[in-house]
Amino acid sequence: MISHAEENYLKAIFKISEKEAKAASTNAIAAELQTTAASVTDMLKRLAEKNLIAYEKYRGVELSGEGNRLATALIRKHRLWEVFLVEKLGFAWDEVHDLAEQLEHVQGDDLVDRLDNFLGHPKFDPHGDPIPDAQGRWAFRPQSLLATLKPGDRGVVTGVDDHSAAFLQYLDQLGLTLGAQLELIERIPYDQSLRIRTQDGREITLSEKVGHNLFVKI
Amino acid sequence: MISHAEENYLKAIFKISEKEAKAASTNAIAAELQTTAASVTDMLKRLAEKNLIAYEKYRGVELSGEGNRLATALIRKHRLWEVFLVEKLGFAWDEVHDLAEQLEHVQGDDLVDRLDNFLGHPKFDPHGDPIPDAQGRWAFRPQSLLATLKPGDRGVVTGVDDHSAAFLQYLDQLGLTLGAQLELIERIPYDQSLRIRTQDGREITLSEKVGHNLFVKI
DNA sequence: AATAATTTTTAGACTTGCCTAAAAATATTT
DNA sequence: AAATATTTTTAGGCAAGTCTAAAAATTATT
Ligand SMILES: [Mn+2]
Ligand SMILES: [Mn+2]
Ligand SMILES: [Mn+2]
Ligand SMILES: [Mn+2]
Repeated sequence: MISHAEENYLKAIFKISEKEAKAASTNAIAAELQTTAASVTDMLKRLAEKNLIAYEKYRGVELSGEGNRLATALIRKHRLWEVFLVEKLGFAWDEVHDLAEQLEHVQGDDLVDRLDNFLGHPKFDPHGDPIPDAQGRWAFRPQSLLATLKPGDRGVVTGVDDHSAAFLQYLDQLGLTLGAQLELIERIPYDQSLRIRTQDGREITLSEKVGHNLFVKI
Repeated sequence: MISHAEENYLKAIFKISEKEAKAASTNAIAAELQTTAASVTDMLKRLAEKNLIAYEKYRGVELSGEGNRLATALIRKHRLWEVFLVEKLGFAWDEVHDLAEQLEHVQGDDLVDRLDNFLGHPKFDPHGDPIPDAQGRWAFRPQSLLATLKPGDRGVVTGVDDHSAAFLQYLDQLGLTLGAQLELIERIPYDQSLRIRTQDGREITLSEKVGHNLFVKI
């Protein structure tokens, strides 16, 4: 059996490895889980003992095959519950993460697969993140950071890199939710601000920071 | 804050008090939660400290106002999730209890009320048990144990007292699910067995035990 | 290469929740 | 009322998971 805490560590290691493409460090894991390096070391020993990670002292960790399988299943559950909360219960996309963080730990034979079926096998969650299927396969969808567009390029909002409520609410306010169309008018040389035109013809200026946290499909 | 374990104790005390109408004993709580009397005593001290129960050594416990409120909210969550699992995900009524046992602990502002709304404000769960509303008010529906009917009485199945999978599956097999109509033909004097006629004209003999675990509305 | 800075691990302690065995209190029987 | 049986509490201990402070290892700088 695997505890909630262990599951959370596996997911954290998965996410770090996804970005960094090298062994996850103790400090990175501590930051991701908002805990201390000492607690992380304790847990890494336990996870290594269970063969869920490959752990070398001072060298960071990588998930084992089984660890990877478990982390993927957890992410699948998390994202499916987020879809449920938004599509069926009417929550906003900035309200669902903490609830999904709890729901992902519910254990049950075909609960996830039945949920998946009920939701119509969604491929992406409310933040545009891909949902692995029952076999752990990931959907792929080409997308670029808004910051990489060139003036004149048109795109559709497909996801976010920053998942904070503050950012998501700001996007709501701007009308830049998933599926929103936009066109890059120009990039201001002084501070890399981005002037864009929205579907309904409004012109908006976005900071460089926004440009680096918003994904669009060209 | 209140832990999962504490919530489970409050619910257990509520259920015992509901049946017995007097202070719940340490042993009764231990039996309900399948734990030891010593563990129960430990927890009762903690709950008393938090003013969730009135606890007198050797005299059993009763829920405080706040304890009652929390236990009611927990039962509401448990039963609403059971409705979701059966109505929306297509689980059988004998498969949902353990899942609801986990889902009831998910904490979130209006999660329960949104779920309630999504489900259309059901008043009873898949086992016929009443679901308290957001204010903690219980629906009442008059019903009698099948064993109390007299020959010639007709009734509709409205609930079960025994919630075990074995009993629920047996009822499925007999076609005696919620809403099924039946008529008591006779009670066998020798062993109090009950001969009944179902909607579709079948004659079935049920043990005294079944008669004491099946609720019907006359 | 030596020193300084940073990262990681160890040591020791705390909380929650559980357990078994023994002692104390209460209830039942004789 | 005394003896016996049952229930409940206490005592002591264990595992998971967390923390702070200190030690050890690694990395960066001079
Ligand atoms: Mn999330
Ligand atoms: Mn998400
Ligand atoms: Mn149940
Ligand atoms: Mn139920």
